[in-house]
Amino acid sequence: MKTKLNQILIEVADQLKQQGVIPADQDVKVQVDPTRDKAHGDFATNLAMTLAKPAGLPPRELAAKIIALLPAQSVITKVEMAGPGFINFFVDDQAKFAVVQQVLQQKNQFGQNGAGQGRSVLVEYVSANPTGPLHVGHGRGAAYGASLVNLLGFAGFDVTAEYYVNDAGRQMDILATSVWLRYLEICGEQFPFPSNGYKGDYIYAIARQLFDQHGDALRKPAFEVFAGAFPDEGQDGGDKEKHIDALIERAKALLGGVDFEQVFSLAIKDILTDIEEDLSEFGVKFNNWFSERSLMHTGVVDAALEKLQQADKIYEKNGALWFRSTEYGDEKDRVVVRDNGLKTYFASDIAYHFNKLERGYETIIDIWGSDHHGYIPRVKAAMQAMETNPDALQVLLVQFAILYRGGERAQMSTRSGQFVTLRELREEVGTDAARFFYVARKSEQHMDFDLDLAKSQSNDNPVYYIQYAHARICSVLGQLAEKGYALDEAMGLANLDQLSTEHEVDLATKLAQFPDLIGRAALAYEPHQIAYYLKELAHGLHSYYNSEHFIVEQAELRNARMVLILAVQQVLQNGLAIIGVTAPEKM
RNA sequence: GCGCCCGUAGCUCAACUGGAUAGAGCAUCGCCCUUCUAAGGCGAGGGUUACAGGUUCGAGUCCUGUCGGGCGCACCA
Repeated sequence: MKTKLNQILIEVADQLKQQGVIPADQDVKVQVDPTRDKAHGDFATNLAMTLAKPAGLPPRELAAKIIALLPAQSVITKVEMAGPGFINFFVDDQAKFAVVQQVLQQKNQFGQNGAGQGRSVLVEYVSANPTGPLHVGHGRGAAYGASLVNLLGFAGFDVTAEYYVNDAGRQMDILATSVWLRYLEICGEQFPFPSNGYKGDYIYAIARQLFDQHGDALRKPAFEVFAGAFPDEGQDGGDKEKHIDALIERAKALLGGVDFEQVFSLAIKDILTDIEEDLSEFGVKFNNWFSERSLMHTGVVDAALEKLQQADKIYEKNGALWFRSTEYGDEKDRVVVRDNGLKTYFASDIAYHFNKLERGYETIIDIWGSDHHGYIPRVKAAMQAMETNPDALQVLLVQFAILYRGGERAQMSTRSGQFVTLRELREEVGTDAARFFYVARKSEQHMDFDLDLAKSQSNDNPVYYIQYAHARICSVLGQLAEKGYALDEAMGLANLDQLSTEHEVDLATKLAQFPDLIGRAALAYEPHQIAYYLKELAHGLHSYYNSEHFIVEQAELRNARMVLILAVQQVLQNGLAIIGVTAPEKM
């Protein structure tokens, strides 16, 4: 309907050009919007207002000309001029119910929208370092990313979801060393645990596995491990960073490359398995788990650096190699190879983003925590220097969820082991409520997450409102049989003209908006729009339920009402599937 | 100090991307279960959209400045 009006108005604008009312070279942007207020009809256009100036006419006068040029349309019952120059269109109520048949035909495909035009998109999200379990901070990115992936797919994009595994670098060495130290404790060694090591309980669990597999074989005396190591923080002249680096070095030396690698692999495998399981239970799944180490080992990073070097975008200073990112608007140049010969995370990231485009994706979307925003210019700079289009990269920032517990801000730190895990959250408030809570907010909106409230008010969570609407419909359909009726879809569809109440018209109108909503939400990367839409649709259903009895004696009306609520049920399912929430049949 | 994000009802958030009288939920106060699930419905109160200018037919939305909050500004990842 909306697109049809759009076309008609474009034709009208052409006629206005021919008549010389507006300049022939005038750029016309036709905009048709569903109205907010029913008194304004079903759709409205501001065309007369935007063209008033080039036409040199008052908006209302131009609106009158436009209305005069409109061809007669059977489904449009009324066209009127309103306010400062809006043109309002009133759609015939009966025509609105056509959507019911569409929904029942297209089923779980209703709402699919060609907005994506089959463009291939790679969405990379979560990508938390595998140094510990996911915490509630990761939850938002996970829920947002997964919903976005579903939404883009539904809107006709060819989507791939990827998790970038940062399995290289110093943090991983710290992890492996932490595990090994806990293992030594299990073996019976005694020593002060480094203040910069990972202290969470999960480290013990991995260490225990290590012990079960290897017994004492990897044990070294504590005094050897700590011999000559730089003092830890809190000691005279101590430094926690230098201390842990020294311990890493000792661990590698004492264990040897092969055994250290064993500890390393066990730790990372264990944590990644846990993360994958955790996410999967949260309804978050990935097509690829892309390893940073694989980039290193296959020489992709070196190749990327070489390419930059040949383009003269790299220079040496103070023993390190620097990328000239300032040439592309970054604040300062960035190190890609440190003076100790190790490549930085940024170096892998250059290679990684280049690799993403090489794999043929037209658009690559990175979902990052807002604390990484300062990182965007350098990645875009690298893409330019690699002679790829920096606009192919869309970085979507997700603001932090600020956690409150008992009215106090709860601080999170993976290192200290004090955090609320995503798993704990799911157990406390449930996966559905958690998914909904996260995704019902605009991603760039700062968000307060009161854990006590989430827990105590879990029954007040709006997600249940939507699920309840779905369960209610299922319940009504169940009642049909109990009352000795059979559902007759064909009769219902043939008698849609029996539907006439305001609630019925409203529901049909709402259903018809779904496909358009999908396209708009997808192009704006805003899955929260789906959540709000579903709330409104559920509200329509609940109102209807309270004002009208569905299971009536008269068969035509009864079946017409049944197909209407069947359509609502279907759209609730389709919408909930996008935001990763289940549609229960009973509550 | 510089940069990015944000500021909307008592609280948590929307506002179709510049449209008409800024809307929901929670909380507060009234009603509605002998009828398909009351985890629901109907209604009331609650707003100078942080503040001050500007742009235009029209601003919560765009531009400038001020105030307030979050986050960055590494040879960490």
